[in-house]
Amino acid sequence: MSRSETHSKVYNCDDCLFQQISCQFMEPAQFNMLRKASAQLRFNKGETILKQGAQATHLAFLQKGVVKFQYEDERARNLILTITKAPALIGGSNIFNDSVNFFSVQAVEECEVCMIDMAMLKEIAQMNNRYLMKLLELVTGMFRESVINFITLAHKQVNGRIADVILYLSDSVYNSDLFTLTLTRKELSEFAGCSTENVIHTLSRFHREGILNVKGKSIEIADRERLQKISKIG
Amino acid sequence: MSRSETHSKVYNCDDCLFQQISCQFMEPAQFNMLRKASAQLRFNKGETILKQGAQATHLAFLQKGVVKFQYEDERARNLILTITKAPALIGGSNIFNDSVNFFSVQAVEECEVCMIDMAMLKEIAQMNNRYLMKLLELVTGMFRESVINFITLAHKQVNGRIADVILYLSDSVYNSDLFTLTLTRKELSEFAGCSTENVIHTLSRFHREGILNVKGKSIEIADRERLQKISKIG
DNA sequence: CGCGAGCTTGACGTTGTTCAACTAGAGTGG
DNA sequence: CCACTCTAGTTGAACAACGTCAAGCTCGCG
Repeated sequence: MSRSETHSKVYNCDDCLFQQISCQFMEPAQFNMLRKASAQLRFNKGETILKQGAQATHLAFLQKGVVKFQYEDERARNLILTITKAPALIGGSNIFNDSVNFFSVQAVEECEVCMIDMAMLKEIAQMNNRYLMKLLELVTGMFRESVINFITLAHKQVNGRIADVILYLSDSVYNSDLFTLTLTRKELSEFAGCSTENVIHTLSRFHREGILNVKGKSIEIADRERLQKISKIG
Repeated sequence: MSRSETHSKVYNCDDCLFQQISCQFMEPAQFNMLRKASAQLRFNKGETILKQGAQATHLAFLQKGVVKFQYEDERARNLILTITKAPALIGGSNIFNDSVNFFSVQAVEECEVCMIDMAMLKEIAQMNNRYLMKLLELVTGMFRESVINFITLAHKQVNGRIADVILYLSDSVYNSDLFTLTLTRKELSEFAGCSTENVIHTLSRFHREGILNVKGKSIEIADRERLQKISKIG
């Protein structure tokens, strides 16, 4: 453990990817202004980083951890739009649009997040087109991910959706065939758009058939080929 | 009928909303360059304006008509992301992202479309931040619409989805409680994410219950309140 | 007149949700 | 140290929703 990790400010700003990217487009002095208007925070599992319906005063740069984007409908049912791991720029769908957050972002494991003042960032970006373009590029990937996820939801049945969710988590979040979920079964069901029981039934079927090794929160992909096939045929 | 409508170029560029907006941000001379690099086209029902997977060389400004955004998956099943009427700037999700169209745009009734050269527009926008911001604002609304549509898909069952589709068409496309569909039942089913038969069953149930008057392609909302209630409760 | 595309209907089987009962582990207080 | 309770996970059965299939209908067009 390095000394800095015992402090609340785990990451030194000098190592920050957002700073590195930003400084390709502006003078360090200008970035320093931005830095001073920002705050680094730690969120525990379950804590809300950005709240649906609240004023979008900040953009969040996720330094460390995994978050879920979720939408809560009128009947208080949640839908997980997508799940993203650090490093990522989140909540930026509002840069050029509404001033109100369209969805919530919640930590699904302990996260380090830098909250960046939206007004100042917007001001800087408006005078710096190449930077603006870069920000938009960083920020809109999440939309594309969500749309792909929804297309899956609309067309496949639960088998295929669960397969997709597992493959997504393995490939894009945990980057391993063997991982320990920080999500509950309920959250999995909100991601896959089905009931918790259905998630459980499907996972144990996959386990029985030797496609996955499921033991509580630990999941291992035992037969990736078969899993991919299930994902394809829906 | 004005004389100009007998020609292929139905709309005079001087009446064009896109020109009006653009000229708030640039000199007419500059816009003229853009105009010269653009072409006004007419599309019949069913014709493809932008093709999924093709190079995104043009942005399209829809002058007149109604289009659908659709995504074709690996198994050649279509999903309609959203439906939009003129005036609208379409296909711009690529301005700051990929060079390949992520989805297709197809005319669902006769359309007048101005195809704008993407490379030149991008060049101009990169030197003109306020214009860039405006373009992005015009272009990203469609994403939000799609996401809302998908959230509906994931959470409601067919009753609620069909109700949503009808309300959406009435409120946002045809702007009337009585309208004549230019969509087939199959297209409705691709929008609602269910089978054609299910669309038909549900429409005739709504008809029987006095919520809608359905007669072939003609649909009238007879009891908007009840329809909205069905949409809410799913 | 006959053909074909889009539409409609009802029957049937599959899929998925809901419900209720049960288990396991973690935290709490006597 | 052991009840207790609370939450997450699990299982199976009953029921509702939905897709598929098969058949027939309607309307426009050659």
